[in-house]
Amino acid sequence: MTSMSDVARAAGVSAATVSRALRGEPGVSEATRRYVTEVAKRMRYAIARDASSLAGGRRYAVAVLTADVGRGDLLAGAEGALRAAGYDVLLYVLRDAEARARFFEELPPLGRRVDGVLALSVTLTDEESDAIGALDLPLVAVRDDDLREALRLAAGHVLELGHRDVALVLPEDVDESYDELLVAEGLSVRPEWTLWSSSTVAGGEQVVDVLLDGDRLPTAVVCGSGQVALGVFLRLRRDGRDVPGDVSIVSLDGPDLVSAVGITAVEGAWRERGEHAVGQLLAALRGEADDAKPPSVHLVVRESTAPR
Amino acid sequence: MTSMSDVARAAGVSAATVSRALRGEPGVSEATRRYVTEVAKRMRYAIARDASSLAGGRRYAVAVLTADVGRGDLLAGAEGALRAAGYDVLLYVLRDAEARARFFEELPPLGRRVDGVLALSVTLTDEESDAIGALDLPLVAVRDDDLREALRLAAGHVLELGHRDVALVLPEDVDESYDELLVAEGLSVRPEWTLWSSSTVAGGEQVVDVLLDGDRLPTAVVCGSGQVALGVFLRLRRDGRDVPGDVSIVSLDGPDLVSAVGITAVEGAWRERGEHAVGQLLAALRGEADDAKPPSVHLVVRESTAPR
DNA sequence: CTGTTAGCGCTTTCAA
DNA sequence: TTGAAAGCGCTAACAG
Repeated sequence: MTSMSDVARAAGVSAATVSRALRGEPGVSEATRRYVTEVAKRMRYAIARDASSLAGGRRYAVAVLTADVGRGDLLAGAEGALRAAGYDVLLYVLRDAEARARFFEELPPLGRRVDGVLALSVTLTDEESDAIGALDLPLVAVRDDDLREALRLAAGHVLELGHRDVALVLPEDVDESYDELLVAEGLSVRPEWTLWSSSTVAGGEQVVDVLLDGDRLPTAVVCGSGQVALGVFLRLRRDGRDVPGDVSIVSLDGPDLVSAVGITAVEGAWRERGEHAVGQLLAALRGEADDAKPPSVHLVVRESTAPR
Repeated sequence: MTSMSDVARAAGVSAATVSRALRGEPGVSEATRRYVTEVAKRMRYAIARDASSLAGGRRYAVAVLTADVGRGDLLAGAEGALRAAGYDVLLYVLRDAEARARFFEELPPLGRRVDGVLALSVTLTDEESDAIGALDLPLVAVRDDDLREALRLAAGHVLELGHRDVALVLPEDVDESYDELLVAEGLSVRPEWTLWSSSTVAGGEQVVDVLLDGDRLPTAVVCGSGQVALGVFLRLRRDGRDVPGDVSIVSLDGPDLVSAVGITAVEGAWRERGEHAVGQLLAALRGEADDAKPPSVHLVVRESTAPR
C-alpha cells in the first residue's frame, strides 16, 4: 500500500511537503501543491487516517448518536454533510435504556475516537451531556420534538379554517401543555381537550375513545405524532365519523405513513436539519460560532383538514 | 489522557505486557492479566485505537453501507452486534446514484479505515462488489428483497383460507413473475392478475383501479411492499369493498404502517438478520466459515385476511 | 517555501 | 512469562 513517503519520493519532495500539500496547509507553493496532488492521485494514494490522527491529534470523525434509526432523513442528511466535509461517521444506536446506559458507561474511548458528537433524535439528560462535555467533545443535539413552531403552524391552520373546538394530543413524555402558546395563537383552551398519549396508533385510537366520552367532539384534532394521527384517523372512521367532514386532523410530525394516508402535517425538513446540525458542529470544531439559522418546519396541507 | 505506559508504570509492568493482558493475548500469567486489567479499569484507561491499528494493522471498524436508512431495524441490529464485538461502525449512506458513484470513486481510503464491509439493503453490482474485494476487504451483503420465501408463506396462507383467485403485485424492479413458485404452492396463475407497481401508496391505489377494470376481482391480493398493501387497502375501502370481507390483503413486507393498520404481513426479522450478517462478516474476518443459518421470515396474521 | 527531526501510543519481534 | 527496542505512517516544530 503506497505510503506518503512513496508519494514524496515519486514527486521528489519530502514527506512533510506532501502532507502540507495534500491538506491544503499554507507554506507550499502553488506549483508544488498542484504537482504533488497530481502525483498522489496518479498513485491512488490514500492517506492513513490512523497515522494522521495519531500524529496530528485531529481524528476527522464524528460520533452520531441516535435513539432509533426511524428518522432516516435526519441521519442521512447529517451523514452526507459530514462525509462532504471529510469526516467519518461513527454510528451509535442508543436503542433502549440498556444500550444507552452501556454507551455512557463506556464513554472514555469516544474521546480518542472522534472530534465531536452529534445527537440526533435522542434527548440527552443533563448528566449525559455533561459526560460528553467532560471529554472535551463539542456536542450538537437535534431534537425532533421541538413542538412549539410546529404547534404554531398547526394552530394557525385550523384557526384559519374556522375551527374553535380543537383538541391537542401530546406525546406522553412532554410535560408542558402549551396553553399560553395556543391562547397566543387565538385558540381557546379546554383542559379536557388537552390529552397525552403514547406515540402509537393504538394510543391515537384510545384518545378518540376518550374524546367520544365527552359531551361533544372537537372539530379538529392536532396530534403530536404521526402514529397518533393515524390512530385517530382510523378510529374516527371506524366510528363512522368523516375526516375531514366531521373532524379535521393535523399531525405535528410527518413520517411516511402520514403522507401515505393523506393527513395534513407539519413536515420537518429533516434532511436539512441534519445538515444544519453538522454545520453547527463543524463550526464548533473550528472554534467559531455558527451563523446559520435552523431550517424551519412547514405545513403540508392534505386531505385530512377542511373548513369547519 | 492516560496512556498505556501510564498504566504500565502504575501496574509495575511493561507496556508490552499491558497490551497483551488487555487484549487477551497469550503469554501473560493469569495473575498479571487480572491485575493489569484491574489497574487499567481503575485508571479509566481507554486504548487509543489509532495507535493500536497503526501498529497492529487491525482496525476494529466495519463500513456499513446502506441505500437509505429506511430499514432501521436491519441497521440497528447490525450496529448492536458490531458494537458488542468491539467494532466501530462507519456509516455510509448511498442515497442516490450520485452518492453511490462518489463512494465507489473514493473507495481507496476504505481499505485503511475498516476491516470489512457490510452492505445492508443495497444490491451491489458485480463491479461494485469486485471493487471492494480488490481492497481485500471481506464483504457481506443483506438483500431486503428476497421475495421467494415470503411469497411462499403468503401463498400458503391465502390458500389455506380457501382463496383461489389471488392477485400478486410485485415491485417494479422485480423481473420475475414467480409463476412456478405459485403453481408449486398450489395456486393457479392468471397472467392478468400478476401486476407490477411502484412501491408507493399511490401505486397500490392504481393497482386496484386496474383490477376493478377486469371482469371480476380477486378474493385476495398479495402485495410486494407495505406501501402498496396500504394503497390497495385504502383504495378498496374507498370503493366500498370490505377488507377482508370482499378481498383479503397480505403484504410481503412489514413496515410500521402495515402493522399500524392491521394488515397481515410477512415480517422479516430484520434485527436478527442484521445480527446474522455481522456474524458472517466476523467469521470471515477470522478466516472461518460461518455455520449459522439466516433467520427466516414469518407470517403475522392480522385483520386483513379472512377465509374466502 | 522546503527539509529534517522527533515523536504520537501502540504492537511486535527478539532476547532474557 | 516478561521486557526492551524497533517501528507503523503520519504531523509539527525547528531550521535553513
